[in-house]
Amino acid sequence: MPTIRDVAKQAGVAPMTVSRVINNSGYVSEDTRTRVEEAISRLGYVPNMLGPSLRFNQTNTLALVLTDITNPFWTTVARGVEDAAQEAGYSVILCNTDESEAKQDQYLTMLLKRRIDGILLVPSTSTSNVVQTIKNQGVKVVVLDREVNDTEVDVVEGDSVGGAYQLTRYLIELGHQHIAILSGPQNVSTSSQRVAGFCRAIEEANLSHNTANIYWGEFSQTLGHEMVRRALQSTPRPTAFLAVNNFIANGALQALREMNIRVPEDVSVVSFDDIPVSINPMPFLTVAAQPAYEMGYQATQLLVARLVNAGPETVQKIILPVEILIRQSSGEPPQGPGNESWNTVS
Amino acid sequence: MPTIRDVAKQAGVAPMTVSRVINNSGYVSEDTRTRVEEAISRLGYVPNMLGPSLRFNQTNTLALVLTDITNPFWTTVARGVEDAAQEAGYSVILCNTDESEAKQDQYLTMLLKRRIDGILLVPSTSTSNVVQTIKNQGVKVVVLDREVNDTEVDVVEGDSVGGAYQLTRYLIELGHQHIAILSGPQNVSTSSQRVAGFCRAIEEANLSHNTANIYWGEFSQTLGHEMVRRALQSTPRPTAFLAVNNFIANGALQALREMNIRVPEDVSVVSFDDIPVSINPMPFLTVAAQPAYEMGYQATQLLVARLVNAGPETVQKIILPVEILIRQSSGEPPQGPGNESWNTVS
DNA sequence: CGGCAACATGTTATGGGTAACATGTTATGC
DNA sequence: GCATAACATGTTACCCATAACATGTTGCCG
Repeated sequence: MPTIRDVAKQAGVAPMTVSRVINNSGYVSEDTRTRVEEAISRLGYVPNMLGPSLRFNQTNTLALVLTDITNPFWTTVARGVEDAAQEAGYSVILCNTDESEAKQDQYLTMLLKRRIDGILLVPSTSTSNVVQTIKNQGVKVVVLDREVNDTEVDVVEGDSVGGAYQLTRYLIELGHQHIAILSGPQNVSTSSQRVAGFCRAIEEANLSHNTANIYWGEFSQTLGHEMVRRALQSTPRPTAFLAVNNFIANGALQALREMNIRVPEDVSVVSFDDIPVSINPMPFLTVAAQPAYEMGYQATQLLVARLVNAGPETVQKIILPVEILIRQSSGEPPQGPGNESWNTVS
Repeated sequence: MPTIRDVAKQAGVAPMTVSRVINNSGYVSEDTRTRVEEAISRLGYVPNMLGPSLRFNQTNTLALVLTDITNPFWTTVARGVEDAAQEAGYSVILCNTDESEAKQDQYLTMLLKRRIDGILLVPSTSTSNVVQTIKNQGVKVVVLDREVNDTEVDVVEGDSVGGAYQLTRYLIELGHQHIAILSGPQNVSTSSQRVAGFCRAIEEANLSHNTANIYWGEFSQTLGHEMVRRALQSTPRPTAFLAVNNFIANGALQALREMNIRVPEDVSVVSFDDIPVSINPMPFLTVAAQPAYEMGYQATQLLVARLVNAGPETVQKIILPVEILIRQSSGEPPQGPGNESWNTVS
């Protein structure tokens, strides 16, 4: 593999002159430039970024640390990140933590060893001090989707409280009196904030505010499935479910189907996170859609701004609005006991 | 940011001794080890990989160059890549080419400058010489999903010919006589191979083998939509469509819905690529499902093997079997002219 | 025509870790 | 008790590109 010295020798100049040609910096005569360019293409020379990276401690690399790229929400976020990074001249290293703090820490130390310039972090819990650890190493961070305690850090997230509030109000206006929320882990801000939005709507409507209607679980299909089964055994039985993310919603739908409970005739299901129509051309779920691409894109732009010491001076907390999309999974609650034929089925 | 020299000074040893402690190599006395470890944690020292990377020209980084991470098929592949890479101690840089050769080339030169160790490449066309260019720079490549001309290179792909053949046979056995294939670009091997499998099944069944039933387009919803509309204007009108990927299938379904053509009563639609049930809990399409995760995982394992000069000695061409999943989007063709009420609708 | 700006090219030092080599010490075997 | 192995630590050189500085040349203005 040829180096800048090989090119220099070929062209009969000093390495520095080759560098000037490559980077279009300083003065180079037309004649020299041509000779150098010829040498470059003859040798098939490709500059080695590692040299300057080591020297100036700048890798032009970002990391995107998220829970699972397989979830279409994160996929879309990732695409936004990648596009913004690419435009700014950065590469993106992808890391899936699967919500595990251990995996997250493992990735993080690896990333620090690589001297990446910045991290877009979806923290696996809100309670850890990851962010501080990263910042101590002089690496810039923007937190995505979730808030963390204690630390002054830029955050870009969807409007969890507002989204949950709106979804719940919508269900209440349809006439639902018994609504259960199927949530994720208690120590993840999106979970707790969506529960908070839910509670606010419930209280405002003077509905029986029963903590028994709050189910804490995981952002997974399995837990969605399980939580619905548990919820259906409570009295009064819920006539509507608010799933806190798409995986939970799917688990819920699956459980309901298994029990021959019709959606939306028997129960309504609403959820956070939309699936792009390119993936699901016949969307069924009523959802609070977060602007996933925008989240990734804006967070990355903010991070890049921090890296070049531009951007706003104060710590940013950007809350992007969600959009309520009403579809077929929600409707009025069943009237009277006659319609509850499915009671016996489960 | 402290360096190994700072740690060495703190611990009163030479940098080399610190290095030995960190890498658990060579002899270090228990006493010295303790002192060094204390110094490391006191200073919060994190080794800088860039040094050795530069020295030994080894970055422990792979690149995954694909068309669009937003497509669940590629998402799943990416997850397989990431998992295998992580296990082997490599990081993955993600690049979306959007099927554009220009974008691909742009990413590729950037990756070469970074001196990544290997590339998992989904080439945007089968006809270019990208692979040769990469190999000339001493970077190992494994090609994913698509074949390239001219070059000796490892490939991991799904069984396109077989999958298309099986899907077509299935349609023929249902009684369909007029089947159209909605394909991608002609210069992408998955497109052409799936058309080839389709043709073989058609010829074997002695059906009228009409090139008019082959539609070349793009792997996009838009083109799927367009190709269906065109196909429905031909005579004899097709009663079944084979979409060559999931985006095309979605576009097709959308077009049919707009024209009030029922699936599968009026026409059948089958497709390549399955959507994970975690995303779509109520799958509708009959598909040839490729083992996307396995593709990514195996390709990465092969690439890693090449990097450590292990693995098979000959160039590998690994063709993974596809699985035909019969669902609700396919059925027998409508009987007689009476059922073709939708003729007038369009 | 002297002096300064603009042009053109070159030299040196730097960044961080570690392979390869060198040196010294302690234990082991005969 | 001496040679040798095992243990323990240190020194030097290297990877590659480029900022900072140095040197030399040409052209232009007064």
